[in-house]
Amino acid sequence: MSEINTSVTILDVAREAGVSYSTVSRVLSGYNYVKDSTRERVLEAVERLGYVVNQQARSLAGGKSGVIGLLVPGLDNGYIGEIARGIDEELTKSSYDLLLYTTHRTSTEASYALKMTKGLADGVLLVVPLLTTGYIETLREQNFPYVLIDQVDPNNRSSVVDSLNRQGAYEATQYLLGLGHRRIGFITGLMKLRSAEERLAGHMAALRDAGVSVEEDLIQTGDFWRREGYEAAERLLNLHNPPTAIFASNDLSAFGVMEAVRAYGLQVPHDISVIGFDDIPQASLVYPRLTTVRQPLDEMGRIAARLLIEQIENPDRPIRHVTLPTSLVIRESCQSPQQSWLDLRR
Amino acid sequence: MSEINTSVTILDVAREAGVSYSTVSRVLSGYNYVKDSTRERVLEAVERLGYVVNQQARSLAGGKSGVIGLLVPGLDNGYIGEIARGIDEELTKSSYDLLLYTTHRTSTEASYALKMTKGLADGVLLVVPLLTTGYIETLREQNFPYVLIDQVDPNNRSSVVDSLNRQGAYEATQYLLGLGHRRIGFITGLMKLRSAEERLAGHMAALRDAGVSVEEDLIQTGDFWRREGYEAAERLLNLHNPPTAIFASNDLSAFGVMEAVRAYGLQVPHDISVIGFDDIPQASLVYPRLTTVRQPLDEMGRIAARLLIEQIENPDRPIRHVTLPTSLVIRESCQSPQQSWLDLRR
DNA sequence: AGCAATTTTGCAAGCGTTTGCAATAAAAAC
DNA sequence: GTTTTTATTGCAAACGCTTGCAAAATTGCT
Repeated sequence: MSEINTSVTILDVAREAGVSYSTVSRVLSGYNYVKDSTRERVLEAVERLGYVVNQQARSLAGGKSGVIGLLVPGLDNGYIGEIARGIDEELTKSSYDLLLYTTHRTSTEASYALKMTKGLADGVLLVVPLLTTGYIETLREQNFPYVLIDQVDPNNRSSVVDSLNRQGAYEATQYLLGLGHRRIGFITGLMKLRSAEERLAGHMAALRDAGVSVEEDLIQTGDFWRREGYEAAERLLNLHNPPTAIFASNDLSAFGVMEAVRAYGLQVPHDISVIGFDDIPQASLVYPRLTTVRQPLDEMGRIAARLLIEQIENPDRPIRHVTLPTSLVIRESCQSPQQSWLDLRR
Repeated sequence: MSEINTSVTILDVAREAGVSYSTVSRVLSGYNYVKDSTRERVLEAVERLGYVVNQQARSLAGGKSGVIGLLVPGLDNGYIGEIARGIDEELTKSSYDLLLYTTHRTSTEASYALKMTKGLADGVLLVVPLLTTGYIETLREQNFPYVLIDQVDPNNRSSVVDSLNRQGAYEATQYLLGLGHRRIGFITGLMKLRSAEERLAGHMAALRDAGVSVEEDLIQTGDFWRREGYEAAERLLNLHNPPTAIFASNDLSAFGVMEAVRAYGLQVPHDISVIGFDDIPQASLVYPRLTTVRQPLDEMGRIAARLLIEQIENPDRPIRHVTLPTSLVIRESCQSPQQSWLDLRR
């Protein structure tokens, strides 16, 4: 690193070390059949010249780019951030670089797939809630390594990392029931996503198993965003007979719920208990701190990255489906139902 | 996109269209001297074959990769997320891709610089609080396009996008003074960063201009992280004569402050007012919602990206320094000092 | 010392583009 | 109808590296 060099190539190093350029290449890519003394000489030359490999050329010639693509819907979401953090941590260990794509970029998601398969990345990690199936198909047909995160392949032919959504929701509802709640409002996620479906299913199952009848009004449609969480909560609060607890399908919408509750002059958890799903970092930041179902998002990212790398380095590895457990994180946003504010209101 | 092709190259397209491969290349890179009818024929062939350009090859040959590097300290921080979002939005428009590097990866930051200059990226955006100067120097010496975000070049020879830290802090303190506070605790940021310095300076200036004497105990050292915020707040609360308001150098530490205040059985803002800096998304999520100095983080990212692209496309553009205004966002975490809880305690 | 086996090295042929230069075709000017 | 000028196209040479193949050097055995 002593020189200001615009372009030291492998040839320069070869000359400096007095060997052929292919030998340099072999030293650099960790080939075994190189005499130790030669290797040393080359390494010294590399150091002296401040040589740095040109990735583009390397991947053009070698077919590997050392880059992994990450396709996400956007960055405005603690959820994605956590997953990305896990991925990044894992990639660091393996010295892969991370190429970030956000799908809001264009509507033609499929074009990304192609672009990535064309040399830019060696594999791709998909956190794309609104994944079109065709997209996955393209990837699979081209036999391009990829792993889905928190998203299922309808055909079950992809490697996937997700978590026990259904069970997590089941436990959350069970917890509320255990506190004595009987009228529990539920705000769904974006129902075209499997995770949203499963959370709803878990909730319903818990009610059913507890012999609590399901009231249709108590299930409100949301979309995993805060705003809808707010509005769905309003609808619940406006009910003739409002719930004593609200279970939002993710933390973000739970925040919206808390806001709505507050806007109605009520207190969490005193008047209404609120529970979320995900446990994004903000969950412990809000006040009262949110009780929620923890998905190990960073861990999911880490595992997905690991799976992908394995698949890249060993192409005929069979696909895998890893499902991580969720866990209930009890904080301060839930308590047993008090004398109803509704009663006071009367 | 009709074919399942593992490797349609420009040659295949050329054959299909009945032209030479260089003509195809020219059509694809938007060269002007191509007959319309030819262009059309080529485009059709591209479509028919599902051809996608190979970026690696393109950049090897053409020297441009269409990728911009983003170097950040980590992802665990709403602050970075906002900046990244702005950058991403801007890059989308220009069809650049984003390569993400986190510095926690290795301690040898400088090696990234080199790696990026070697073909992987056309330019780099740096949000690296702990920037070593040598790093910047390397980039500049190689004449590699880069822009610093919220970080100054001690030598003033880099393009920079930052915000009016000093003034923002000045206004925040002024606001607290205006509410009637006289004993204001201040928690610094990581003092080796310019922004931390400037915020402190702004605070002091406001006090001085208002004729309020500065008490050394009221200035506590922090590091921009929540934990230190908590601990610094504890130190302030333990003072013989505690402050009635606390100004934390960023939102994250303000959250720590709020937590500490609560741990002491006190209420924000009733017993103690808290004000932050940054206005990260979480600021409006906490309760009470945090009054803070807004830095237009996404806008900073956007502008930095724009500056960088301009520099890439026009290398001898002079460096620029853009400083964005901050603004006070008044929410609910501050109010006039009440009868002191201290008094009650006596 | 002689020969086979094994380790090291070098050469050359790509990898899929871009681009300068030269050739050809078309249009304009004389 | 020529000669210029301008618009189109093609060829070939990079870009910096990896890797198969073969030659050279070294080592181990007999």
